[in-house]
Formats: sequence, C-alpha cells, structure tokens
Amino acid sequence: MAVRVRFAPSPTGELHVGNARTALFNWLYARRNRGVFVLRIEDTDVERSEARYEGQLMQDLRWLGLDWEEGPDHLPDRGGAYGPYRQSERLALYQRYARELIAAGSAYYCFCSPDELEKDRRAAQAAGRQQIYSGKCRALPPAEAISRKEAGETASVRLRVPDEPLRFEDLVSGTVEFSPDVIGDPILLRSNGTAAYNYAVVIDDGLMQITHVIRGDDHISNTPRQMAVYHALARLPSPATDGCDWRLPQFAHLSTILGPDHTRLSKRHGVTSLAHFRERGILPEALANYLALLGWAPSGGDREIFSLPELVEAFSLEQVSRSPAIFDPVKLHWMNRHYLKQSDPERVLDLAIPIFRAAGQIGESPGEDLRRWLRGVVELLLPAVDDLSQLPEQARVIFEYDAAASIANDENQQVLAEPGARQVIEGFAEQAQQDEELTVERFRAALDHVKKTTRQKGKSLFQPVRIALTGSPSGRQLDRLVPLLEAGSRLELPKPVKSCRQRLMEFQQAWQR
RNA sequence: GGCGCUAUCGUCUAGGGGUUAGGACGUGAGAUUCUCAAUCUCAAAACCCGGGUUCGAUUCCCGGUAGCGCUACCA
Repeated sequence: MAVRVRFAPSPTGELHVGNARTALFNWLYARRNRGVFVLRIEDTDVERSEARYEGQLMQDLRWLGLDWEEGPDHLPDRGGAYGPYRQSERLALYQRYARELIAAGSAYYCFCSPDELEKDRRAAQAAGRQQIYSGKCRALPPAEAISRKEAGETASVRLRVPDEPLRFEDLVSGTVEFSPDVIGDPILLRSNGTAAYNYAVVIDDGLMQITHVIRGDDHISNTPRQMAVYHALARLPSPATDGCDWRLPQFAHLSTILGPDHTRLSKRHGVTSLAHFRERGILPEALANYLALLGWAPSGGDREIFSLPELVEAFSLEQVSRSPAIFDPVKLHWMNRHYLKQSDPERVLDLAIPIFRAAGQIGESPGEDLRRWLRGVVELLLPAVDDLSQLPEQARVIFEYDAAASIANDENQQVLAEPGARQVIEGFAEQAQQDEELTVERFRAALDHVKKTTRQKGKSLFQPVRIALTGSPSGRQLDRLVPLLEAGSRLELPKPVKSCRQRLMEFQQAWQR
C-alpha cells in the first residue's frame, strides 16, 4: 500500500520549529517512500484558530522547501480526493459517524455538565483515584437517552471503551501498552456538536487513508483513546463505512524539542517561529538541515551537511532517536554560515537588501551601481556574521563615521596612546590624501611608506590606521574595505558614505583638540 | 497523585556484551609575516544511580532518580 502521511497543524499562531520538524520528518518519510504528503488544518478549536495563520503556515512550509500533494489549497480536480482538508469543513462527517457509532452501541449520549465533571474530577483527585470519567451515563437505556436528547437536553457523545488493554508498536519507541482504565470514555462530540480532537483525528486519518502517523510524542498518551475509536469504527456494519476499513495506521512518535533550560521550546526561548528565522536571514536549507539532525542522525552519524534531496535519500524512521533534544541556536548559526558561504552571491544579496533597507542604510530601490557595490560589501562582511540580520551592524564601519566618538572610545584610546600611533596616522594621512581617491595601490604605498619612516609594523601599524579610517581597531581586511569606502562615497545613499580623505581629515581635526 | 515516554562529552549524536567509546557545534591552545573574523592543526570533555544476568556490562533485565508529556466538552 502506498505510503500516505499527513501534517496536521492548528492555525493558532506562527509555525514553530518544533512543528516544522514534525512536518519535515513527515515530508521526508513521504518522499523517501514515494508516498503522499497531506496537509490538513486542524481548526476545530474555533476560539484560538485564525484564518490568517493558515496562509502563513503554508507559506512557511514552502519556504522550508516542503510541498504537499493534498491540502486545503488544492482544487478538488487536482488530487485531494480525500478532502475537505479543513476540519471545520468536515463537521458533517464527524456527526454522521457519531450517529453510526451510537446506533451500533459503541458510543452513547452523556448528559453530565462540565461543572459536574469538574466536581467528580476534584473528588477523584482528593481520594487519590484515577481522574477519569466515571461512566455515569454509560448505562443509560438508549431509548431514554434518545428521548432526553430529543426533548432538547444538551448532551455530548462519548465512546464506550471496552475493557481490554490497548497496545501498539511505535516505530520509534517500540511496544507501548495502556490499560483501558486510565483513559475512561473519551468525548467524541462536544455538546455543541463539534468534534473533539481525539475523535476528529481518527475520522480524518482513517478516511484520508493515512498509513503512518508521525507526530510529537506528546500524543503518545492520546494514542490509546484514538485506537479505541478506530476499533469502534472498524466494528461498524460495512454499509456505513465509506469503504474505509479503519485499520490502525503505524505510529511514530517524535521526541520533543526543548529549550536550553530543558523545558518545552516556546516563545519564551526567543526566536522560534519560522517567520522570524526567515526575517533574520537564516537560510531555509540551513534550518531544514539543522532540524533534520535534531532527533535523527544517519547511521554512522559522522555527517552533518545534507541538502533536502540528500536528506530524502538518507532518511529512515529507524534512525530517529527517542530522547528529547535541546534546540541549539549556536549550531544552527554554524550551519547557516556554512550555507551562506555556499550560496550564490546574487541570492544572498537579494536577501540582504531588505535588511539594509530596514536598517536605513540604503534607500528604496537600489540601482545597478548600488547593487554592484552592495554585493562587494556583503561579500566582505559575510564571513563575520551568523545570519543576514547582523549585516547592518557590521556595515556600520562603512555607513557611519564619527571621529570624535572613536577618539573617545576606551579601547581606541589605548591604541592611540601607543608611542608610534600619532606618527603613523599623520604619516599615513599625508600620503593618503595626496590624491582625491585612495586607490588600493595608493593605500598600500602609503602604508609602506609609513612602515619605513616610522618603523612600525603589524598591530602598531594597522590599528591606528584602522581607527582613523573606520573608528575601530579591528575589522575586515583593510585593502578590501578601502575601495568600498571610496566607491560608496560616490553613490546616492540616505546618509552619504564618507570618503577616506574626508575621514582622515575629520579624524585629524578631532584629534588636534 | 495516576499513567506513559526518555536518559552517551556543556549541546546534537554514532556505537554497541570485550572499543584508545567515534563525529559535529561550542570551549581552550597553536598556526596563518594587519587586527578581528574565517580557515587549518591539536587538546580538554560523556556512557544518571543501584541491583541482577554474564567470564565480562555503557550496551540486556529490574528498581530508583531526574526531565518531559498526557491525565479537558484544547489541539
């Protein structure tokens, strides 16, 4: 049977790395086995679901590099025979099967009020008993239940769970067994007629012919409830089943991703939504690669860099680890630096431009000249950043120059107080300012000259020059930075880039005082 | 409280009845005749605890502990 897997997020917020990893593993499994990847939207929690998140969800998944054969954005004629793919549009289905289940005696109306149940729960807790539904309405004669219901009494529908252990083979965790008396009779339909999660998933997964349920291990304890639903459905007389046999899918429960403090990863841990990573200039291939290695490793385990196709090739559920993993932004950054270096410079530039713009360093639509220059800037600065959002900070040596401030800086003062510093700067300025533009040749010649006349070299030669030119004793290669400074000074920018000549002038003036 | 899942360097992990317990990130040191970064080289760094099984357990079993999850008319 062809593999069919699904990713079923709730549109209650931005897509989170934890969920993204679940989606990725499902996708990898589908692609590896030439199966079908289904996207289903679990929006039954009307209070928290928002339509706008659905579009963002799909955008985020695509950004990561994932695609799907069936989903809410697919027209009925383009595959998607198992739709609709929004739970909110499947209500009739849930209700129909609930009726069948009641007719078959596998489910029953429950007239207990939430308050009542809450009281029972508290009593059970106080007595140290299992906090599950007491089964109060279980024994109600069906005829009585129906007439009460028809008389307008509100009722939920509960599953009658048989008294037998529920066992399954988890593809990741191995054999898992639950006793029926820890689950009680779960709610199928709420009293407002909507489906509860543990019921809706089963109807959906069953009807959609899902063969492998790959999801977070927070669902492990829900699995027996869902199994009981499958079993009840499978016992339904065949005309009622839409040709679905309600066979149990295979389950694979993925370990949780934790934050550095060992608690479940959440917004408290800072940047965790895909949208946020995208804005920060994390490359999607870096994130996908990193996420794949969180909880999965190839056999052998000594390879780190995988493209999406390579992951598909290497992926298997057997190699998925059972223990929870801590999300490590430092390693993500290492991976991102790797991919940043590998990437086509034009692509990196395209991603960097909006970031420079947001920082106010460039204007609205950069022309060809500016683009070319910016490309040089990015190339020079790239090895120094973890992600693209750090570019503007690094680029301050180009876009900003404040002689007085750099002279006042403590670190700089130490360098400037060195015996040869003044001589170096004066000598360099004199040489460098001979021409209007400081070319690389001129720059090198000037340095050479100063080196000879002052007998300073290494740090004591370069650091004062750096401070005069950029305001900082350290930074990128000077002979690459200088031409960029000069070229930048000839471009239209929101705040003009100062030329080397101007910088030296301002510096010397400020230093006199 | 009950039930479940998990446990190898700080972190992600490989491995598996006998190994110098491997790799990667990070950290430290060194190299690279401009610093910083990058890069390269080297180094330090781990089998949660207690029982059992066994000639031999980090590996298998049991218990403990810890972390996490579920215990909803949330998903």
